[in-house]
Amino acid sequence: MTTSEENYLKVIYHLSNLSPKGVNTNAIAAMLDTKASSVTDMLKKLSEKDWINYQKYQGVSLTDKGKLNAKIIVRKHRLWEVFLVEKLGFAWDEVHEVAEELEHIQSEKLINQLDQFLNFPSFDPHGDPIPNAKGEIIKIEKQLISEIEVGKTITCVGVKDTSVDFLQYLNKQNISLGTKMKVLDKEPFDGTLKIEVNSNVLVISDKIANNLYVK
Amino acid sequence: MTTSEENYLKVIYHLSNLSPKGVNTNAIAAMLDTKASSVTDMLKKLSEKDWINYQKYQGVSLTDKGKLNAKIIVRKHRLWEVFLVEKLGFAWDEVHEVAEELEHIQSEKLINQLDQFLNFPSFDPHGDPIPNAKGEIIKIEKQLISEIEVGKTITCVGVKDTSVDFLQYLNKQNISLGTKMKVLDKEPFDGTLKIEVNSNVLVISDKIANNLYVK
DNA sequence: AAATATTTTTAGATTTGTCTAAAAATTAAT
DNA sequence: ATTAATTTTTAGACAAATCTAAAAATATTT
Repeated sequence: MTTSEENYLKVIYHLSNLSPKGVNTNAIAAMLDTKASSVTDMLKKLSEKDWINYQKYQGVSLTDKGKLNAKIIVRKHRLWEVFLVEKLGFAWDEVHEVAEELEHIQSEKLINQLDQFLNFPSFDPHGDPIPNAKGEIIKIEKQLISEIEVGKTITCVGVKDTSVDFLQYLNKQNISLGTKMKVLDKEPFDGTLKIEVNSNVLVISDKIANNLYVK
Repeated sequence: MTTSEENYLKVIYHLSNLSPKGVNTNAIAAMLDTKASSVTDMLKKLSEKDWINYQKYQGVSLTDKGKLNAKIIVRKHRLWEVFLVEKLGFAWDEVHEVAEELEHIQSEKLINQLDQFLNFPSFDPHGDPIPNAKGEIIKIEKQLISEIEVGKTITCVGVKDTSVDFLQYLNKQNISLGTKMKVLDKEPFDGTLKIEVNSNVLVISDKIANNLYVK
């Protein structure tokens, strides 16, 4: 499996969770920062290898084989992220790029030994669950903080957007996995939230509120 | 720098130590398991980037810039080998392939944090010295066991050949870094050695004797 | 249901790294 | 010092992954 093929599988996997009825060519192109025509070329190749179900103009979904491959790549990505943070002292906003490279290293032994070395972690530094060696992955009950009703106290369990900008914003506000928060007020007009964090009151936009997972 | 370019630089670096007057196209091709014509193509590219001194038909040598790049790759390779053995429980004959992939990961922070995490090791699991972040590398006094005179007691400090076959042969004979040995007898006709290892007498061929470094 | 807009695919070109086969240069042998 | 052998380079082709531009299919509007 080439690096390029792996990147396509991973993106299709992530997009499938959002649009289960079939992933669009353009959506894949946007995620991979490439052109729709390039995506079409690759979809044909992935289809021939039986990793995706593909019919012209109809969008794609992963086959069982493709889904397993994708999960193994996600597993590798997330385990490396744990390694970078826990063992090498990286911050959670520094790991993504490097993990994008490390996830393509081909060695089953490497990844299973790494898993053991890290003590079989269940979540990566962004709160995302790590598939096990068989590709099994915990489905966590979590909600966007934008969906929480006023007055509830909740805990940060993850982020939807993992961009450097967003993660650094959270750092600045002292919000990380496990941080306790209380929803004080919600503005119906634009979705702005007023929340209590670390004994301070913080106002967050709907964009922030739609990318922060809580429980 | 592409993976392919990195592999060429590394091979030229290793070959330069053996033939300091200039590395041959065919030698590079043999090491990389490719064709001489492909090597010529790449040499032109490396030369344009000022990483090698290249004149048609005259063999190549590394420029200072090229040598530094090569040493950084060697540094990465050897640090990863230490990681695999010390932290993930790999055997010394299992690490080479995986390190060949890991050495191409591009992140200065990653490699320097890894260095620190491993406690700034000086040698890799095969006894080869690890360049520091500036590319400085310890020159170790070592000899092939074939050059040792009869009666001397010596210690294994490294291997020349790092192939799985050779390393597994050494495993079988219980020879590893630090193993003490005594040269009991040398056969002038074919260079066969009789040595004492772990209180046993062992006969080794000249091929073995020419790939085992001692001090 | 036409007309328009959007999405997706095709056709053909480009880049990187490789290859084969033939030509040129260098080295070795007589 | 020729001839022969070896090494190296050139010329032209190929596969993978990408691109642009145009065509085809689908979706949306009016």
